[in-house]
Amino acid sequence: MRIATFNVNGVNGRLPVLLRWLAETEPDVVCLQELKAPQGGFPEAAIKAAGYAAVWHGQRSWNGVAILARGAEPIETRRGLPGDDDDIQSRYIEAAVKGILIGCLYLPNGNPAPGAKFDYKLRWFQRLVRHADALLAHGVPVALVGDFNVIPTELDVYKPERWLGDALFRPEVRDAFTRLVNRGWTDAVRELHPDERIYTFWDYLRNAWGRNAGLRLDHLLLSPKLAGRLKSAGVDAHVRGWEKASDHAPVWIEF
DNA sequence: ATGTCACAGCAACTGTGA
Repeated sequence: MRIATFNVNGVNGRLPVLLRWLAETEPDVVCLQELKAPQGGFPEAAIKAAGYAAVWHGQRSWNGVAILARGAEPIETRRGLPGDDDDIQSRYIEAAVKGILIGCLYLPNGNPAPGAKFDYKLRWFQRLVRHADALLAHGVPVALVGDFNVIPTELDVYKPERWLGDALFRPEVRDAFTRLVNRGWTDAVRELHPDERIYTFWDYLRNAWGRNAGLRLDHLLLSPKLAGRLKSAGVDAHVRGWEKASDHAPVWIEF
């Protein structure tokens, strides 16, 4: 069983990249972020033809999240985080797939910081922590998966000093991530590779991919039951080198 | 600041967010 997450940066603009990667790696469950497509603009037919059923929460221009399952129908359990009825951004969708509850999230970027966008990020994070607590309380196997827009530690960034003031790396955000994980979650990739420099994102600017100037932003957090079944984890970094690539690479775990 | 990408609105290019 393989679960993957991929910030596609435009599900229609990147459709050839997405389909090529799906055919190559055949993950069982896929969480997508940054669809950048309205609800009616999701390429459902092409994804179905690739063997995947999907639930998604679209939004025009920005955001948008989806959960894909190979040979199974994801049963949607929630769209949108609780705690703010005025938040209309499509950043969270949740579904049950093959006995696992999957929360697919796209945490706000938060730049520029400080400012209104950073405040929104911190509020969204607090809502996520509360909801994550509720999920753990159910006692079922849960994975919280997606683009957290958080560089957790200095090991997750090519040049830490350059990112100190950035909304991806500011102390408040790193603390929030650590607090979330410490409530009972396992950062799957870091658990299996405690000392490795691992990146999942390379900026389009300044030849970041060519210089391997990367960040680790995409994470898979596992509830205790699921963490005990973890066998392997990695990043499909080569996908970042393809034509018309997203600025993120897919990240995956295996049970 | 740098300088790359997708998408919206609109029909060439600028604005926005990342």
